Amino acid sequence: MAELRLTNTLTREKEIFEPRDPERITLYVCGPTVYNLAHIGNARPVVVFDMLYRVLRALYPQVIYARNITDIDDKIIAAARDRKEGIEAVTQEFTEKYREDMAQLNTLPPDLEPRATDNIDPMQSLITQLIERGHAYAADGHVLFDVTSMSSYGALSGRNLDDMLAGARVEVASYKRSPGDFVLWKPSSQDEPGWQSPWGWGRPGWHLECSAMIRAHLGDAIDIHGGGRDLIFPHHENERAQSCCGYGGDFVRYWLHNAYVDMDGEKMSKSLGNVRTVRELLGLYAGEVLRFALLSTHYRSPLNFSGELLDNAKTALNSFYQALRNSADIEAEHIRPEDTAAFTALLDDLNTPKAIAALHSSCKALNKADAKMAATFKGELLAMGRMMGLLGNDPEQWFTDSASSSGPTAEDIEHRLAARLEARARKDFAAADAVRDELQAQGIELEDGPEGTTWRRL
RNA sequence: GGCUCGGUGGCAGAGUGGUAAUGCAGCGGAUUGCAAAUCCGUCAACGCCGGUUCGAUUCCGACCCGAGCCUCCA
Repeated sequence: MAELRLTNTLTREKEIFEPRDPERITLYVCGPTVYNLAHIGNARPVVVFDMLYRVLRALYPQVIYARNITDIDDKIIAAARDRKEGIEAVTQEFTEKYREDMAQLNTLPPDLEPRATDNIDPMQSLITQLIERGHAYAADGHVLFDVTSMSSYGALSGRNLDDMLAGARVEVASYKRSPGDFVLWKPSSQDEPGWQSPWGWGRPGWHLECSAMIRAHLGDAIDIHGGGRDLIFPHHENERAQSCCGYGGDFVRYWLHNAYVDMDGEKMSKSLGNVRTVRELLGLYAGEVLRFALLSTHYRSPLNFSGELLDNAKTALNSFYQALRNSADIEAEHIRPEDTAAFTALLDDLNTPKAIAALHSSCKALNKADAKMAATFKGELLAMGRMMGLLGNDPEQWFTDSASSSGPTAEDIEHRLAARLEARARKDFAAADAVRDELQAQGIELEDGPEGTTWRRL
């Protein structure tokens, strides 16, 4: 079988992927905290790990992909307070919107989507276990993980406790034994959401849910755990500490992390006011354009998001769909995605730019091919597109649907094209060109081909 | 301060111990009534300085520059 290679954050090396059980692959990706709309940076890991999910499904009979919904968190509590609603109203609204937005990016839904609030019991038993094993302690209404109790704490993020102490720049809460200790359970006031526990009315710490839910839904240990680079520390480091110390074992074999999305060369942040939500961008560009843009850089490199990036993505997709449109009457040969150059590229640590190059190569071959070879190249192009979650739209629709509601209707355009056709037949090119210029001004581009005139929205 | 990652043509972006993918843009041509789309051709790059080597963009070291993380931010 073809070998999949992945860069493991834990070892900092590209390794051959060897599953625990080839019959059952387990993948867990950190999902959203549902208190606002997902921005384009939130979408990157979703698209990247969707790509991985698709590759894994092509290689193995069963892949279980879990992505959590964090529906209890201080930011959620704050948002609910602002809106004078319960947290359920907030989390339900943004969970739904998140699912809708991610579906627009043509990402497959995960097999499991566990919610933190449905898993309070497993979290509490994990805390109990950690306390019993001497890795956690209760203090001042909190339960804290004792980082000094784990010799390999810091292994994932490549730090040690001394470094962290040296770099500490935040005042340490008085109830912590050592500054690196982190919260497993925190007290809630009476008007805050909470649950009864052996340590009083309270709520779980952030890292806890992933450890508990992985155990509850996937098992003691999983193959791959993914997320954004920023999660390496503290989130994944702490998750690893909780699971390794609470349950024993390796917990995760391969840790994968994607780099950030920057906006026009700057970090995306609320204070800079350059946060772009997926929903907002979907009003301007097709979801497939956003997906393509997110895949155009290797996942471990920073991606600079800009209008130019999106325009390039759109241009590239246009050329693919153009080739498909031009070969509409040719029946594509059936080709297995696993047999394509794009798949080979993806096996090498998800080399999506290289896979895209393969797309271009087949597209060009299709454009040049005679009728017989065209079937093969078209099949190739479509197979690779299928593999990558691209090119699934109808080519005709791709060019004639509009992302916005402005612009002339299809009927209107066809009507004017008929008039232009007549003018051309009369060799009245001035009149014909006038129609074309007028449509061009309204964002419609015409193409006169041997079999008539086609049009597309720009 | 500690830790981590990166610097490839005008732009985007792969990759390699030995002629440096691909796309966009540019230029020339074919095609077209003119365009568009497509095709053909073409220009152009490995931050800096040492080291290892027959040979370094690729490995090692220093330097310069940029990015990220350092307790709840994807």
